[in-house]
Amino acid sequence: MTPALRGDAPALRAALLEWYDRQGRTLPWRVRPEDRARGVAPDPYAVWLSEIMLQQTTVPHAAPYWARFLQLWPRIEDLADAPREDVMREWAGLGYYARARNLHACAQMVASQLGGRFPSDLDGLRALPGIGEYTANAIRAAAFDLPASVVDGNVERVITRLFAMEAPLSSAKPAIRKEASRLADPDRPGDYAQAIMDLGATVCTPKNPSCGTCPWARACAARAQGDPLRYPVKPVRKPKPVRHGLAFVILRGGAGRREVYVRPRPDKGLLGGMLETPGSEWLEDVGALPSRDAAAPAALNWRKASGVSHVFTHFALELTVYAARAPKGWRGPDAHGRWVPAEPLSASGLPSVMKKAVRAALG
DNA sequence: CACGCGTGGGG
DNA sequence: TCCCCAAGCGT
Repeated sequence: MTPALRGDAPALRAALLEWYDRQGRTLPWRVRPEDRARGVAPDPYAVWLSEIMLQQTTVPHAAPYWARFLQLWPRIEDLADAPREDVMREWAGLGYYARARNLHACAQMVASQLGGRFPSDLDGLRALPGIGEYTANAIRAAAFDLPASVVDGNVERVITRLFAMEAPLSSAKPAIRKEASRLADPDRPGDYAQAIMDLGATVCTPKNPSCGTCPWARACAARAQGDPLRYPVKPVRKPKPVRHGLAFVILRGGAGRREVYVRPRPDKGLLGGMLETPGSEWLEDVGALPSRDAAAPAALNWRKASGVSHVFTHFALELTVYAARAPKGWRGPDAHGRWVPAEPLSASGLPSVMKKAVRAALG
């Protein structure tokens, strides 16, 4: 009975869309079904912006950034014309900074080569920087309401549970794509795509799925087995190495209007294109670290501040922080650097790990 | 194709 | 405290 239901794509579509019409989330970048039915069309620029920000990022974290970007740059031409430095500053704190570099490059391509309009075809979307398989389909569905099959982490979880896919996630992907595309609704592609992601985000959650309220519960193989948490089958994760480094925070100005000396990081790699306080290399071998005075950007009256811990995707970082006041009238250690606000720290445009170092130096 | 790439919140 | 994780992309 359930296997038959699992194969009944029209029934599953209908159940999911009915659930979405009642229980789907209202999000600022989303056009709800009733509005779409009234002819309200999404702004592809706003949809694209939300999709880039939501890559590996939670809705509560991304939402204020989305509103801020649209306020600063209401049209894609505005974003394209903005200095990249401004874009990176506004992205600070969202993480995965390649997204911001690609975002700006994409805006410039769309503005200058495509007349300011996003393509609605998969190949055209995929050709733009920062837009991969998932995002191309998501934009096609949510912004243009054209047939598409979105497969993100939510959909992988929903599908592997619905079919109790035993294969490790990496090798299950072709089967997931196949089933996801078979289920996708040709009549309401935009609503369906957002519905299946909402289902994963609010019902078929990683930890405590609400199977009691799931429109697909009767069809779900994992539910029938009584162990939805078993899926998807994830690979064993490697332990994170710990790296160590020194950070040097140079402050100038009086209380309430203090500034900190920073310099740009190289365009590629970790925190690429973002600002940093001067520092040593980050090494696993503490013994290989340079001494304070060998690593310091200038011979100042350094004071040891409290340490900083920060966790990146693939390693943890322990920073020893040194603070100093800039000599009066001093421009800084070198010509590449600048001074940005340390108070309020939110105005600094620094990535989070650097904000932590500055906060340690201020405290 | 496995890996590099951030961050803050929740259990 | 610690571990897991959240709407992936580029190489």
